[in-house]
Amino acid sequence: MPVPRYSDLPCCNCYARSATLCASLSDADMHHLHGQATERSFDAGKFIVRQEQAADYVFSIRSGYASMFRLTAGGKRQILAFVFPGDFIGFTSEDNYHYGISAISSVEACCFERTALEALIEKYPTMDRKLRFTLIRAMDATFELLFALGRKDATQKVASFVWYISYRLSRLRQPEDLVRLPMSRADIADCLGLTIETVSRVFTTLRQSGIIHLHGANDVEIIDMQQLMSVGDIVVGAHSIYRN
Amino acid sequence: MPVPRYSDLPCCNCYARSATLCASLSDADMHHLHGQATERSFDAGKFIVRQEQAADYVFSIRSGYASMFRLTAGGKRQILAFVFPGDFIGFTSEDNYHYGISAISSVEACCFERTALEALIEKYPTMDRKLRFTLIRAMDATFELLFALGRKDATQKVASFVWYISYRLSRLRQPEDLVRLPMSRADIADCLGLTIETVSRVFTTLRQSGIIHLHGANDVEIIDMQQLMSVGDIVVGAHSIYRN
DNA sequence: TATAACCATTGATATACATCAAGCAGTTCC
DNA sequence: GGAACTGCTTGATGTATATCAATGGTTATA
Repeated sequence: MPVPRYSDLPCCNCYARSATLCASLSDADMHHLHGQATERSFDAGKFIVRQEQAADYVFSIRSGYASMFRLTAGGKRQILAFVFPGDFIGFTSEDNYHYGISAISSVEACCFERTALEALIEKYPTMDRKLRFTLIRAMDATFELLFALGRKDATQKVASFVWYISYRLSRLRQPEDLVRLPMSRADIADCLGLTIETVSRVFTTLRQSGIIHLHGANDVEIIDMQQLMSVGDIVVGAHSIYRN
Repeated sequence: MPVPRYSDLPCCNCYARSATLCASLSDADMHHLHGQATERSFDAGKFIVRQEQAADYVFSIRSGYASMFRLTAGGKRQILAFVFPGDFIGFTSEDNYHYGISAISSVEACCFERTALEALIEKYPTMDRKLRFTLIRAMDATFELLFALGRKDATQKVASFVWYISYRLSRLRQPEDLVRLPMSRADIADCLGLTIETVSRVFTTLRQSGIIHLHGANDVEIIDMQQLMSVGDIVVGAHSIYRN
């Protein structure tokens, strides 16, 4: 039986191939990789992993959006990261996930058993580097959020959030000034350490200052990008070798 | 000329060897690695890297403590991480560091040119995995801080901070109930998104509730570890394959 | 079409923490 | 030994944002 081309393997013919994990693998290697992965779909609102479950899987997101979050005993939620197509999620140094991941929209993902993936990486060391670079980028994004949580006020938080989502979406498709936020006000609030009410109020003032225009609550048109970045205290940098 | 044993190479005979980077390298490989690294010392308060300088170096900390931080235009500071002996720092996906690193105590470090280190890793793929695991652990710690900043009140922040430092120090030497905090109140405040005054007040209330005892401002004796963890809303997990 | 359910918005009030200000204990320097 | 400096603590007041509460708009359901 002939080895199929990677483009024939639905599970691996995903954004992750070009973007991160498998960029340098041959078709034969891709076939091997395919054997290790399971395709899974999740409806909006469903859990991809639950907080405190055994950390046995790693996921590559093929399509859709998700959130990684941590719940307190008191029921409060902190979103640690929003997950975009092409992202790799589920790596942790603990035995159990100390966060949950749930689908915001419907999500398609490649699911790898962690131990199988590690064995696979041992065979194909280039994947190790790709994954490391992916983690370094995720770390930079996490530092960015950390900075926002610690030292930005509500207005700066929301402005930089809108910029960030616009930036992430622009890397997936043609950049547009119209940004469709995949997440609710509650998600934004739980990411920025605010309440829905405060987030809503800031959206209103940003609209009133002519920086953005709202066509419906989740459709944000960025009118004045310069001012949005200035209000959000954004620092942009060029790309280095660790980026793709 | 005979290849020296790794223990003869001052630059590589550091905590990092056993802990992270070089655990599986032969003596000959260690010799090669040694040629790539420079030993550098930093006095307390000195910069190891400056925010916005070119991200050309990566450091392995041999001894001492440091902080990674981000400054705002307005002069406010957010500490992103405290750096302990054995930690690897300086990886970023940007061309320039978007954070500074400065020594809290006097620090000894191995300094690698980034491009040289990447070339080296290409030769010794096992290092890639070690670095990746190190990054995964750093990511877990960063998520922990993110959670604290977003959803903990001042008391919970300080309590979990004291626990975290005690935990990190206990992994370096024999665990003790007496914790010598290497950092000032200002450092703690800038890490937790609080002010010095608030941090100080929380220390006082923790002392008054009999959870800790203060022998001098930086010498904390943990009297009731259970209650400290409970007040700080700490979740502890076991170690997985990504840990050392 | 009516009704409910959900989410976003807006307003009034409360509060945790920041800010401003003073005092105190070590340490350094003459 | 005293002055000046630095870092920590404690107190009084202010403010950004949370909380509580009501309304409006959109989508789903009968």
